[in-house]
Amino acid sequence: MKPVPIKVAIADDHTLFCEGLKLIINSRDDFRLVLEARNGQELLDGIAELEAPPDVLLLDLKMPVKDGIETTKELKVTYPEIKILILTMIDQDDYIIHLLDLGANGYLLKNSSAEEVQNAIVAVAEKGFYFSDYVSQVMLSGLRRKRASPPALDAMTKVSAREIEVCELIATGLTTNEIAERLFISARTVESHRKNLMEKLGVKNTAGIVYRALKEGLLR
Amino acid sequence: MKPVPIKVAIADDHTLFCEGLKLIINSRDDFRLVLEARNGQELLDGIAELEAPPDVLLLDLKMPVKDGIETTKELKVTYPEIKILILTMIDQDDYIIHLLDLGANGYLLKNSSAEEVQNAIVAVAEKGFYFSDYVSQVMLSGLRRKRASPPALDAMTKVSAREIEVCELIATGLTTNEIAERLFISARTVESHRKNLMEKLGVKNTAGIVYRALKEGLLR
DNA sequence: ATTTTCATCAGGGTTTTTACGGATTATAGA
DNA sequence: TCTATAATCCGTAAAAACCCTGATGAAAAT
Repeated sequence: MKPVPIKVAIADDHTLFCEGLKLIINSRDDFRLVLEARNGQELLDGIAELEAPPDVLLLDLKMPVKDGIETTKELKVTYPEIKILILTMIDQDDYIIHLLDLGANGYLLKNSSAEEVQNAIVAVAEKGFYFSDYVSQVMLSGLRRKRASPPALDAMTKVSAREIEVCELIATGLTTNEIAERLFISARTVESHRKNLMEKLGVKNTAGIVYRALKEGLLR
Repeated sequence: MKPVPIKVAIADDHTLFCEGLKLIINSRDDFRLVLEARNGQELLDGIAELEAPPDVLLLDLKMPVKDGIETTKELKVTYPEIKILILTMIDQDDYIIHLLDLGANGYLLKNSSAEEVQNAIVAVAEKGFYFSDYVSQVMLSGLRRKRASPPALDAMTKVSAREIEVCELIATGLTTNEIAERLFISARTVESHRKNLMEKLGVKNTAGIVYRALKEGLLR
């Protein structure tokens, strides 16, 4: 049940940690370590020299020369098929969503158990993604944070349906007159709605309305 | 190892499906079904009559009278401690992120196995959240979709750093003169940047810039 | 029954944005 | 080196947005 081993690459400047990873990987004969780099640049160069690119890459977030974010961006262009598992400390929550956005396939805490690392590698290689419980939780709370802010609820409840309608058209880039025509109302009325929107959203111009509305989830 | 059973409530108008769920729940003695409703309103009324609210709620997304979204919103206000597992069909991807946003604790596909349902109930009761592989995948692709759109890359690559800087300030609601002061450049220059932004983002006014920029991920 | 909110409209005035059509420097890429 | 692009700047005039004030009927809430 191990015809083709999973080719794994590591990029981490933290030597001790790297050694640990190597042990974990070498302890299984369905994994094969094909590359080890101390920064993003070294990694990119290394991959270019391999006959076949790795299947899974364990990528440290903080590295000198070229960090995990930059490396992910570039790798996903040249080698989109490589699955990227980001290695991170607990205190780097903010990056998670951003990085998944960039094309990372999973997130792994640096204090994960050997077993969890192995599971993650297999999952990412086979299913194309891996989320630890912790990461799921962060994603969830990250999503919630956006709307949990006090102004959100206020705005949601106080802004009328008609105002949201106008708001949508404003965001689309229509001018007052165009909106008026489309809604069969006078331009004055549209101006009133806009004025009220500015008040309710606590901003002072149209750009602010659009920004706020999107932030508060009033618009999608 | 079963001192306190998990109190489960169901809200689903699909009778047959409901029966199946009941079987699954009753088959384990660490679960107890405390309420069964055919729509959101019936559920809310039912919960009010219970001595103690349920721990976990299996909530159908599509229901008459009051759907899953409305119900989730209201429940999270009055009973924030109830863990909500949304039941859904495969083709309702779009709601997932939106609902998690509203406070749902997990997502369950209606064609899940009995085992998966049980796992989900336990996970949600104990850890406060549950993501099936499928849902994780949707969340991931949902996140990616935002930046994967063709204009995104174009915009990202073509819009200069300075322009993004100006763009941020525009979104904040600053006027041209205020931006000029802040960046120590002439108002005319700011106008030029704005003009270029409009061109590059393919919009015709400031509101459009903000909308586009947020959509394309140029701004956060 | 009364109050509040919504959606509608308006006058009159100021400020900002937008459209049009340039120009100069500096720098990075082919 | 030549070229393209970024970043800076300007004039004029029209269009749109913004500010302040005030009004009306309908619907919803109290």
